Amino acid sequence: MSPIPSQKKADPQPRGDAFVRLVLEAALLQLAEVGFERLSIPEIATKVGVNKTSIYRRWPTKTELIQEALKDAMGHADSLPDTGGLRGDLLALAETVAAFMQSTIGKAVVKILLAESGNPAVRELAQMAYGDTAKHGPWLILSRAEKRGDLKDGLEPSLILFAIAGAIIHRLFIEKRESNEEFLTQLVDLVLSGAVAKEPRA
Amino acid sequence: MSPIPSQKKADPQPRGDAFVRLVLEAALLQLAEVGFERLSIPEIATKVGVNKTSIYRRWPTKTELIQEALKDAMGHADSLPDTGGLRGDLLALAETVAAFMQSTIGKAVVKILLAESGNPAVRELAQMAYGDTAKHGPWLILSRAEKRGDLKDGLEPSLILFAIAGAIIHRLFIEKRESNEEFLTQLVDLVLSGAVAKEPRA
DNA sequence: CTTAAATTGCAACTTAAAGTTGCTTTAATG
DNA sequence: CATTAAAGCAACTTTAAGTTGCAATTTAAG
Repeated sequence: MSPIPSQKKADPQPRGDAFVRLVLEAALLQLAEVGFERLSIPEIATKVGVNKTSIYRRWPTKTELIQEALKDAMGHADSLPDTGGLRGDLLALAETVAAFMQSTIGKAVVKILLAESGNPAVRELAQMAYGDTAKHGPWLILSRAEKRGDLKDGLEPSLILFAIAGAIIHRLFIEKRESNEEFLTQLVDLVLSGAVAKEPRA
Repeated sequence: MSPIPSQKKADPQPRGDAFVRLVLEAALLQLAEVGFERLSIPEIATKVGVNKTSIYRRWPTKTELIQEALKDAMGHADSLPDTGGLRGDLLALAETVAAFMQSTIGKAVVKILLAESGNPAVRELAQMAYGDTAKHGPWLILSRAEKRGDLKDGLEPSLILFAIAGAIIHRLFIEKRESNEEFLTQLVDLVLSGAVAKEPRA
């Protein structure tokens, strides 16, 4: 009897860059789904179809893995278009913010910011990523509007951002609904011209 | 040799109701601080100065403990005052919402709603608690305003709540700042009469 | 005051998941 | 095809959660 050794070839596993990309992607997804606390390296390994030791050797801790995943994912923010008018600008702003919140990295980042009392290093990174697309762009728009004199005197521009971003977050993370065009339009119009039926006489 | 057994009396431990109250309080606090995921029964036991087995025997699972802690803590919402005008009503609304978000149960509830992909039973309870003070009251105010014709035609009243509650959440959970009177006033005025410098001619 | 029942404490245990290590196997490179 | 770096694999350690049996203490009842 020829004792053919069962040379079962293991599936060719991704190496180098491919490996890294796969793991980082999966990590970010996991982060967006379950948050930092619940995120488990062995679990990511299983999902990617990779051995956990391979992950541990590249990233000794969860924190380092997440840091790289975040850095890797944050593309630099597109600059928002100057639509000429405040309403158009605010719509662009709202759309950008909503798109960010609904993206994988956005959800991941917001979950870290919202829930984590934990790791300062991770939190800092999340703040950077958040600021990158959900603040810098918006603030450009708002300071532009302020300079044009489009905003009411004494109105803190950041308040506009808070109200818009806040409503989007409320809808997405509390009500668990995504923002559609109609919602964003109504929201912008509310913030823009208010809720009251008639303007009080000037 | 008289082998006097070391009859060291243990500190008298709280029993019955006192015990329950202590544990539920600590559980809610922990929940508000670190969220459901990180919450650990052994840790709570240590904080209260009680043995973990005593907790496990009353509440077999974390879920059951949290459920009772939430039920125990949710006092029924005070009905909001009818201040006569929309601005006063909205201010009262904003203050109620902010106070809730900043309370222990409020933080606990919001963290569950925001972060938990997890336990449906817990999530449901949190939604109840949230609705109780952060929705029913507000909706009364808003439907009142709508009936009075104070709101713009076609304006979805819930949008006002989303914008106000959203901004408060954004400030508290992302910027990590509490809301003060000035912030709430400006916020209400923004939502009420808009951001634009001058009204477009009607 | 004495006794019985219930409650808590305590220590030792089991379980489950994370993380580590030594060694083998596979893939890339020249 | 030979050398080397990277990944796989299995067995192990560690840590925290959750369990159990039993002793000690409180409470209530006669």
